[in-house]
Amino acid sequence: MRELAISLNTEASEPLYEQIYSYIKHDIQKGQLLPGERLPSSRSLSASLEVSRSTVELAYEQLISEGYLESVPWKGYYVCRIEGLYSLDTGCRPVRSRQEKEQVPWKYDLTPNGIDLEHFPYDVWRKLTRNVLLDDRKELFQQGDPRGEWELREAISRYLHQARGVICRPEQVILGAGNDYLLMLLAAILGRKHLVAMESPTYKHAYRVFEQLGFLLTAVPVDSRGMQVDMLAASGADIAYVMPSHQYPLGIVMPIKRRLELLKWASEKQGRYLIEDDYDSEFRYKGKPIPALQGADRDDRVIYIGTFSKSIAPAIRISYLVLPDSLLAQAEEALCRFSSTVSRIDQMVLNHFIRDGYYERHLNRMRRIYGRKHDIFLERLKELSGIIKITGENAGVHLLAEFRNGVSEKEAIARAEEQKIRVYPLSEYRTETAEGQKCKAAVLLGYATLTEQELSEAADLLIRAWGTAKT
Amino acid sequence: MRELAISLNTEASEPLYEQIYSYIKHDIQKGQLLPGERLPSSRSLSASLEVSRSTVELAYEQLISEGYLESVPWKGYYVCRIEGLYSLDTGCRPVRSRQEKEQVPWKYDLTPNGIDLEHFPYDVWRKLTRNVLLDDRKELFQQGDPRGEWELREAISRYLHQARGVICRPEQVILGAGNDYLLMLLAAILGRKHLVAMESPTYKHAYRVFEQLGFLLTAVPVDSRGMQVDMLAASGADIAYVMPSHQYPLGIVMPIKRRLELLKWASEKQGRYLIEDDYDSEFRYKGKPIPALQGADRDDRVIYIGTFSKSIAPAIRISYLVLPDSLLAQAEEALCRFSSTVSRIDQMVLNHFIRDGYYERHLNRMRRIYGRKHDIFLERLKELSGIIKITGENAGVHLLAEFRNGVSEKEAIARAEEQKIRVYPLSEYRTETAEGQKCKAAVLLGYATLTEQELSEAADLLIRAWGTAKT
DNA sequence: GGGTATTTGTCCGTATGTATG
DNA sequence: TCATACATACGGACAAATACC
Repeated sequence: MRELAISLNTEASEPLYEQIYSYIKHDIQKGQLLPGERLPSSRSLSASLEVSRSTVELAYEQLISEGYLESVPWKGYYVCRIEGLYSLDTGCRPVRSRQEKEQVPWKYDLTPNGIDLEHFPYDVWRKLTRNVLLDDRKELFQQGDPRGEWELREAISRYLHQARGVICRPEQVILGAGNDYLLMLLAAILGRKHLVAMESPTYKHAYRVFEQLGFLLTAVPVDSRGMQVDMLAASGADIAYVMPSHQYPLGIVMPIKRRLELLKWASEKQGRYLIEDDYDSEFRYKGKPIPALQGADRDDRVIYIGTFSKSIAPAIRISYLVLPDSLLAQAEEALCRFSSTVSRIDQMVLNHFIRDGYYERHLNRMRRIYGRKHDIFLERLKELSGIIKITGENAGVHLLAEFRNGVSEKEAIARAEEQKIRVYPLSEYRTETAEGQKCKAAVLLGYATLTEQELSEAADLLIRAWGTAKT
Repeated sequence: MRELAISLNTEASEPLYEQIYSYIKHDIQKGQLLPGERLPSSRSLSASLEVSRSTVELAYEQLISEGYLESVPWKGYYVCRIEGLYSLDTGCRPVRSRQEKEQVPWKYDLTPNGIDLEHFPYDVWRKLTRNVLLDDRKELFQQGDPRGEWELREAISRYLHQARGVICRPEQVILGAGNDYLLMLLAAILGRKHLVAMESPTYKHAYRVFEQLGFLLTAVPVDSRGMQVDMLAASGADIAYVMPSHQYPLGIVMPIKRRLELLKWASEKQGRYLIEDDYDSEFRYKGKPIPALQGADRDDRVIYIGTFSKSIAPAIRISYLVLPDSLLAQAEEALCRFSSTVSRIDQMVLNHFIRDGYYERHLNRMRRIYGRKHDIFLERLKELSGIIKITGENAGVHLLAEFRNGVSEKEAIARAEEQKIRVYPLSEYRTETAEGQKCKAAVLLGYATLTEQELSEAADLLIRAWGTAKT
């Protein structure tokens, strides 16, 4: 029994029962009340509208006689199924189909953003969810710490230390629903009066969010080792957003020397900060694991951002910020104005997921799986070695294919599309302020979502698309 | 087996094994590696560090001889339990206890923000969660619509229409993790260059969030019918944030006439908007249900905000925004820069919770429960009728007790504290810009979290605290 | 799983105001 | 002016069905 919010006018000449009648009739005609739906009982509606029951009954009676309602004794009044109304209903549908626009029938979509969800330990997650819901119950549904559950932040700080060399205490960890939200928090913590330097090309999404948040932005070109620190210094920026462990989209792993230069830049002047986005550091195939920039920071200048969206699932919207001590006080003040955005249930489930060792096992497993996909894909693409140059292959879940035969990015994508393969243009990741720069013809090839079999086939199709000389 | 992110310096004079050794020792001393924890096997660590196994073994050997590690043959290396270290560990604890500050042993806490979680249908929620995790699986863990799941938005729009008279289509509904986040989105949609008028007193939290987001703010006094529209017009504001169905903290229900005045104000000039916060409209004990302001809006001037934090549980961080059509285009543009912040699992569970009728049943049940608590509390407090005047008792889950015997707010709270009852000062809700205004001596009494028995006792204690003449 | 309190549509008696003759 | 009929609105009683404990 739903409550109907009808506003009655006792003084109007129109009788009360008729006002009720026409309101409900209108709703049924507009599809707001669906066939089969139950109406409030005459008692409850009369109580909530503060009218007599017979008034409501009169209205219902009328609707029954007109075929809109039917009454089921001892059960309630229900909306009838009326044929003529269905056309009205379907008239509303097209709005929804906006979601399913541009239906190119891709055979394989090499998106660099997807992840492998085939091998997610669904059963474990369900089991943990069940346990969490059984054990904590009432406490779990109460408001929690705005920075996130202490236990989870502790688990994350320990994990970050051991896997990424991040040096932090749980107090420095702040959880949020996704990177976007954390960047908003950062805007609140740092204030908006900053010039933020971003790598060019960079993670466009973060760029847009910064823009939206009112930051001033500047693009600093990257060379083969990452952001060029001299140009960063020249830009006048006081905050630099970098992805040292696996630059997106280029896949550059920043060597130690450049990292130290960055840290030096940050320390040189009061108020400078580095934002280290460590978005897919979990996956790495070659070379030593380079610990996070944050771990080498001696002057409290690095703000570390990580996420579980890549390593677990995009729908688990839990990201984390590790703040330097120098920002903790400001964060405290800014945060008391916000409540935690992360589902507490998800937090607790994730907490157990990490603590019980499932996260490590999952990571190890995914490393193996992505590693195999990586190897297979790379191996098959070797056939194109004269035509494309693969870079960024040491980590992450995508490759960068640069064309050395003069084929333009646009043509490369068109040729792939002919084979029903979707690849992603590098040019998309250029930032607006760096529009003038030259941009090499290259595409991104994500291999996370496809199976090994599919990757092999996708590679074949790419060879067919790009293997011939320039048309 | 965790991965250790040790950064080795092959060129340094310090031998490799010693670098490994001191890193791990450091970790154990700092409590980052806990007693009993297993270290990576010598094989895996040597592989990931790209050093020889004997180098790792040498480091482990050293640690074993110093008592930090123990080796369990054919199983692994484990961190030893060392007595001296516990003191270090506990030395870190006090930081955490910050959460449990100001430990006044309250007997009853009449917080106006709490809700009754005793009667939440945990089993239903668990069952639905289980079904959702079983049915949707892979799809559920993928990234969803940034505005929220279509099905849930559809269910919400239908509910809002029927229960609150809100006129909207699912496209207008945007889900977000809590009101704070939605207000941030609004800032992105509307831009920050606005003067926002808030009721005085108002919901302080929202005030702070607006402030943080960079809005200019002004306070408009309320009379017994809500925000005074003439003063609003005089303030020069172009956005007004109002709570017509149950003003917080005063509990005023805005009569239709005032609502129409507000709508008229909004329509008078291009670019004006009303933000209607309908935070606890679900609970109402007297008088007709007045439909939401939004339903009476003919000029697309009302932005409606609602939440499930009050009606279901604070931990279910799902709130919703209903945007007028005039803002949809701007929202589309702003939103594409953000991802949804709401756990997709929670969204699906809530969707089923609403669709299967559990939400209505729960609301009906809570209405009954709160209604009984409301009646009992009010009845018992009648003994104080000469001393305090109760207002705001027609809706919501808190009352406002105004002192008519000259007792100051401060003293009233102190006297309640003597009886170990926590009540909340009305003065807390005044906004900064309205500091000069006179503020009546009054306190907020929330009755949601206490049982009927407890409420009766709490009322007794309040009578003891306030029943005597002014000391 | 079973008993009870609550809720349900239905039926009916009543009151008030208005129109009709 | 009075009687009658009708429209509108209110609330109590009944038995079946359901929800809750």
